[in-house]
Amino acid sequence: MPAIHARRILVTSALPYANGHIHLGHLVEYVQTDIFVRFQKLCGNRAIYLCADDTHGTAIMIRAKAEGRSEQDLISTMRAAHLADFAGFEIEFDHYGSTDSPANRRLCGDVWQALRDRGLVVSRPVEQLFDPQAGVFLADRFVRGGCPKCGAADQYGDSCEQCGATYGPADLVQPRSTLSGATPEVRSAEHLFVTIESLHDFLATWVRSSGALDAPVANYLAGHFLCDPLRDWDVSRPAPYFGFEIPDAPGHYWYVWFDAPIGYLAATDEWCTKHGEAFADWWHRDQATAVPAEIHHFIGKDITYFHTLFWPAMLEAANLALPTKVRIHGFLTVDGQKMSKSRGTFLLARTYLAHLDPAALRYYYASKLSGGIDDIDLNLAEFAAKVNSDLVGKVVNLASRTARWLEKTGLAAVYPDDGGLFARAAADGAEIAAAYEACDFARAMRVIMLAADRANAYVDAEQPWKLAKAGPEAAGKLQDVATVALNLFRQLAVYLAPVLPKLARDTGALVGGPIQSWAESQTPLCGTAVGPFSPLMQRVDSTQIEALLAASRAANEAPPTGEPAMETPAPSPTTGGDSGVALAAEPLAPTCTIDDFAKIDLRVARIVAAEEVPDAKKLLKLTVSLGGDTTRTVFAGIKGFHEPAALVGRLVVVVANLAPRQMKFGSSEGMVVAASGAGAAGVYLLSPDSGALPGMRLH
RNA sequence: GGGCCCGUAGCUCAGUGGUUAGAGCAGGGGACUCAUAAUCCCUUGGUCGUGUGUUCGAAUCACACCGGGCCUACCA
Repeated sequence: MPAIHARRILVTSALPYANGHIHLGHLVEYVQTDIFVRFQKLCGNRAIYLCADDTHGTAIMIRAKAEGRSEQDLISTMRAAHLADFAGFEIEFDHYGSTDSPANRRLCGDVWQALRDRGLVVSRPVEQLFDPQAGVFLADRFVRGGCPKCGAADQYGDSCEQCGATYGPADLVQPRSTLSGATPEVRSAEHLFVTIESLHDFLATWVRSSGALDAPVANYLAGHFLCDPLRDWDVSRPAPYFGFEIPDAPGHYWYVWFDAPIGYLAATDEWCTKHGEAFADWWHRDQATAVPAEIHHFIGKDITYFHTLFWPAMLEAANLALPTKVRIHGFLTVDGQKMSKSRGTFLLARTYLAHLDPAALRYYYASKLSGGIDDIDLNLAEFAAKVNSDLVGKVVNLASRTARWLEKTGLAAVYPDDGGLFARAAADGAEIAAAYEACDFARAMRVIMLAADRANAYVDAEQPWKLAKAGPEAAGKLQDVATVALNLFRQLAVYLAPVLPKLARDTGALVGGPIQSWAESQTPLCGTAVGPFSPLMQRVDSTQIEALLAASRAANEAPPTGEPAMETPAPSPTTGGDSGVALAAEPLAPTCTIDDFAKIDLRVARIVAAEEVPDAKKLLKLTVSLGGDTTRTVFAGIKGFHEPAALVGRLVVVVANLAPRQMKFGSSEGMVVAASGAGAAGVYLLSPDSGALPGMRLH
């Protein structure tokens, strides 16, 4: 039950687009927001976490058409997938809406009418490329052609990736539509614009002095946009377009970026209806509530101006409440580089969940997020080390090493003298809370881990294992020591509850009941029963990471439903569009019978060791496991193409019944299957899909 | 082209004018054995990107340069 004067905090994350699955980059934001919301709730504040699918726009329309189904069908499928991914990562929305909802249509109309009433909407023609075959206007990214500056082929319609030149899509040499391949033509159409320059003074003041924006962002806006007259914002698209038709402009639709932020309002409205609350108490400026609502938007830095210029302008025009805080985060890189499909580092949420614990990623992100707009890097080796060291080695270990001594007796009736450890960590609570509030989760995690270090040192100094062996006369002391340790552990679990909800639940089940309040970190428990201990978290194993990367690579090489063909040159559907060089260089072997094939026993195997062979130019010495105790030593001609260390743990395919062959460096007891040949230099090991186990035969 | 951000130990980062620059991880040595090869103690390691300034004093302020990243509204 929230306190009377509890803060009322409306929190949003940016709406994920219904054209793609959730990946680990998206999750930086959702995890960050979820931690913030859970922290507020734990503190007794009234926080609601709202989000929705962003469903409109050309990309959705085109994709639905390509897949031969309705837009509604496409977006409802994607919505289910998004919700499953979020649930898997314990992202707990209070409401998850859709921009394609009746509430959103109505609210778009309201905001639109307000803009009209204030005379902020104007109309004028816009010249744009049109695909005569597909019958749609083409956004820049749907047009490709030669760069007008440097002549590089196959560039997007807005800028050249080779020379960096920027230009308009009409400037391209031999432009073509990526939708149909047709040559686009320039056509004129009426567009509706919002003249946000009329709100220039308001925006300049809001940006500078509302407190919603950090100084670097305010400076960026002041120096980049507010120093000149603001250009009119094009908010309509002519038919055909998937979205809401503008009531007073038939044949014209609101641009997706107009209705997307209004999705925040619609989600609020739907949540209010569900919970008997008043929309006005959250978004109107004159609220009848004792405490005014705060509005916190969490976004990525790429959509800054939408949320700091256009969005406040719309809210101002509609006389709605303005954001209290816009929290802007950076992008995610993986091992220091942009996520890459070919490297297998384009990691989807669902792929991650198939191999690793979501809590591990939540903690890792928390330890990296400091509230700024810097990019954060997912370093996979560090990820494993940090999770294992901090969570398993330090935090969970506290319970793991002491809980069992309390199973029969429960916690001591009186909290023992712990040398001030619990009080000290309780005092840390203020700093930890302040760090959570500021979204400086990295600082919070640092302080928490220092407390965990002190707790482990305490256990070491008290040596409870000796007390356990000392007999009945030491039983009281043993109970005291374990009581301290378990209380220190539970205190950490409270502090970590916003980040690790499952650990908090499991801790509550072990001792003391569900963790419901931040205040539980301030008072130790006494005389409470202690449940049977079971491992609270598993270590991250490097083979899991290898399997994740392998599965990711496989998923990206053969997309099951096909990512939309707009982002990459579309291969021909009949041949895949691949070159025939490799096949020509090594023609197919003579036909063999199924019996011939059956003689070759191909098995899945795991590489358990890989080492350089001194003096060998091409060979690596591999030890592969076929499961159980069966291993084979194989000399594979892959040196130079694979780092031995990176091979360990990965699954490969081996010819398991190949006659052993005596080589200069030893006997080779099989063959690791790999692709090679003309058309590409290199040797490419085969990996099975995730789920395959060493010893499985290929049929 | 213009603008912004970053550059501190092998790695990830803390530290925004004031004592011999810190933490975690990794590395080295030791202890312990309750615990998921977990834990504890000790320890190696830094011309704080380079240079020039401002100052009694600079990792911290200014300028320049080098290196990395990002942004540049009808792009999601």
